Amino acid sequence: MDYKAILTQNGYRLSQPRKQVIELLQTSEVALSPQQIHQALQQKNCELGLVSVYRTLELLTELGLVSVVYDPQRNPGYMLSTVGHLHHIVCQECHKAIEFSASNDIDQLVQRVEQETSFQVLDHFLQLFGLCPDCHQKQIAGE
Amino acid sequence: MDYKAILTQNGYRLSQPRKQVIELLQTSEVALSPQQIHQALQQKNCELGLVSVYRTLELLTELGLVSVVYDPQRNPGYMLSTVGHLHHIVCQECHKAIEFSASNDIDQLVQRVEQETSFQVLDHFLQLFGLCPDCHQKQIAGE
DNA sequence: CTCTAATTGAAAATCTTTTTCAATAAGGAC
DNA sequence: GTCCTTATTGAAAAAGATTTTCAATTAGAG
Ligand SMILES: [Mn+2]
Ligand SMILES: [Mn+2]
Ligand SMILES: [Zn+2]
Ligand SMILES: [Zn+2]
Repeated sequence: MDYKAILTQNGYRLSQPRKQVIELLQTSEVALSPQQIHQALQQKNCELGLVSVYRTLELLTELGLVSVVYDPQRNPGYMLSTVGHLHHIVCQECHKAIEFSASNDIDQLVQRVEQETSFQVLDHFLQLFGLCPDCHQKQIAGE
Repeated sequence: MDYKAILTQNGYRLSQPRKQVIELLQTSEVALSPQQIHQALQQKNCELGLVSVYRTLELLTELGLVSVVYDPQRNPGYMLSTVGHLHHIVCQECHKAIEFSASNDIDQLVQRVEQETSFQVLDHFLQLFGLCPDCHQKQIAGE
């Protein structure tokens, strides 16, 4: 995903903090909190303020480059997102998250709920929780 | 819903703060934040600490009497819940929220995602957003 | 290379939530 | 109803998270 192009096309500069946050997120299979991102970058000797992490995440979310993914205790974290509207399934053990699409199934549900409730449905939030293949295996092996 | 019975059956007392929070939530069509609950009760001359609001909400959530419902900006709020596993649809204008059930539709989706991702799905979070009948009408009238 | 405006970072301000602990009150026993 | 025990409360402090401010820095256009 060409984040550089997306930033410049929208009139934003590719600053060091932005580059560093994005490159860190590219290596992470789990959603990270602002603090986790800040700490991880400190340890890699990237000097940047926590404030910039917040600002960068806000911008990237706005641009659709980053999605908010909740951990099993419902704490929000941030992950790079591929383009388009997707949902996440999160491992309750290791917090690894991957995307899935659900348009068709959701459309059907939305139509039914609109009839039942008389609400007009415009948006939705869906996330699944469970065990990733690795953690599932470990659980079977352990018991 | 007999919250009094549920509290005592689980060994909890029916204290004034608990009674006041529950009775306030019974009158609200929108999910309220701890601060909103505190302020609303202050104005009704119920003297109780914000700390007790937090503690009460935590307990009631644990007992399943209260659900967390997110507003359109994803700020969490609290609402009384009817028994059983239900989801909420929230009005983007007035934040009014009502419950709906989705078991069948979700089961189907879960099965597909399990096949596609090899994750084992154990839990899910789903919320819809849109316009309640009133706000939908107003929008049509206004334009 | 120069210049300028966007961006950053340190500090302070602002919120939100949790912890502590002495005072209070709910509810069972009598 | 009164007494007693202990769960519960509230004020204050601590801890944590996020936002605001503003002077210093730097990305990128010219
Ligand atoms: Mn969707
Ligand atoms: Mn469900
Ligand atoms: Zn896992
Ligand atoms: Zn509405």
